Amino acid sequence: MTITLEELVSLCKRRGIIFPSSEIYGGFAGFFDYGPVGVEIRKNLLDWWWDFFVRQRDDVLGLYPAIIMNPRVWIASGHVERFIDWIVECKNCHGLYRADELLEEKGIKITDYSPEALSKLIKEHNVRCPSCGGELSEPRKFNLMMETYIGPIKDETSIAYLRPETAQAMFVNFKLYVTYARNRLPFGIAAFGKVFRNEISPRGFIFRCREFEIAEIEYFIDPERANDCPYFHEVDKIIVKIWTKETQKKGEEPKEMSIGDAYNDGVFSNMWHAYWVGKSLEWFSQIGISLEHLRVREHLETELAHYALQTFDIEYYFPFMGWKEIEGIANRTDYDLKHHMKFSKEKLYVPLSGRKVIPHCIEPSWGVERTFFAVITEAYTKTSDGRVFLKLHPKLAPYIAGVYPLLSREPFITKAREVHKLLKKKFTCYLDVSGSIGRRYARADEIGVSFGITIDHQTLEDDTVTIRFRDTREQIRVKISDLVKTIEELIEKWE
RNA sequence: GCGCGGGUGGUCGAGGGGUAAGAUGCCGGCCUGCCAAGCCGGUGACGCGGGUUCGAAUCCCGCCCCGCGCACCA
Repeated sequence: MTITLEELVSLCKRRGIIFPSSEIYGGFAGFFDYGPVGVEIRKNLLDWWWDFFVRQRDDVLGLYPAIIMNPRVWIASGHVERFIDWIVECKNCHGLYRADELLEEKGIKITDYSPEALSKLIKEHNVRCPSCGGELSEPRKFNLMMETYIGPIKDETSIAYLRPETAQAMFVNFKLYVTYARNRLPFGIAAFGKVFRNEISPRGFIFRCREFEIAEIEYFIDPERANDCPYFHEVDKIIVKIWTKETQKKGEEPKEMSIGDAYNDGVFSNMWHAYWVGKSLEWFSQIGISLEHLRVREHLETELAHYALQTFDIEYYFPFMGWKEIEGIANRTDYDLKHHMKFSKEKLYVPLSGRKVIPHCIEPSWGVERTFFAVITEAYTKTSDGRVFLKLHPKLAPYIAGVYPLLSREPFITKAREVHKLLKKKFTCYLDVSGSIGRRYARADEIGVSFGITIDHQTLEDDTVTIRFRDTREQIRVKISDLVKTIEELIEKWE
């Protein structure tokens, strides 16, 4: 049965997954708090990401960078120029427009982007509101980067920015990481953490937040060996819907093809770019998101970021809002390193034998909330008889096991406590004594608890318990002494 | 940010100038030999601020928040 956004939002709040922040004060648009269940799932998701992309590889190094950096970083990166716009407001209809865009649309050349100059040009050319023809206000500062003040004096010179991405920290620390990676290429840096963007209108539950978590890799390659990826065989057979900019412009549907074929057709900017798209799909598939519900969409020229040569979004099909981006994979070329070389005067290259190489950079960038949202949406299952469960992989589940006395009385409760004590050393689990056994199973199913461990009459006779499977409701009986081992095997063998 | 529609216990949801339904959840008790059973008891709400009025959850104004469309979304 199809899921609605209302059902999911309600479940997330009711069961402590994720909900609007500051609710007793009416909430605060674009900010969310993870509850007791959500905080576990989120941690599992990030741990899995880290394991897959850092620990299981020998070419990606971790970084956990500061949120606030020297403001010059954001000047060098182009974010100050690109993120701070001068906006004019129509005095009649109150529509907001970027001053530079209005002028450029009229073919007016801008040489000075200061507010005074923009204002002068608007008046000289009598530029008016494009929708109602009304008079326009003076340009006002509109900043998509959040600002704060560092030090005791609050003035223009003490402004610092809350990062809108973690990527810059990886470029800024590049020199150190070349050393840590011992002067080789390719290598990558991985980081995750909170980022902040002053979105005009946060919407779609946790889809567009003002504070959110990002997980990114900057993968540095030798531009002379951009089509030499030794791992490509790991991903080239993956088949997915790919929507190139050409097919989008022709109004055609995305084409299902393998990553290998798409690469051979020249879809990707280079082989490493294709590889990282494939590797991302492999991870999504492992965490339980069906490739059927994913597609790879290339950015049109008009939507490319200022640093990007080519970008692919990995989009997930949310039943209640359609295809939406959950990850972007950009080829940032040497844009960032070159800009930081220019602004910092540092030499940012990798010394290879006989060559000083400024690498190009492939950047997979995941929205953690968006991925979390997709995982929950994908896991949400409603049977025809109204039973609801989250079909989460045990590695993502908030709890591996719930422990239940069949009847809410002694001696079952004491026995259940013993089993709980045994399990909680090894797995996330909890004891639930309250309500009928069916009610406790239902409560657990709704938050995706993998297994139900039930203490029944037979337990008291022979020290066996039943393990109930969330998705099928089937049960097997095992000895308490084998319980830990059995659960470990079940997790290990999970498809 | 603009326009439209909304905001009632944790969740869902009736009502709409004078005592705030119902359902569900949750807690306690009884019962219970496996999938939200039953019985008894309990818990808990009109987004915030101002105005009109003898009296406002209800009418008016402002704000906040949510949804939809537009705009925005490196």
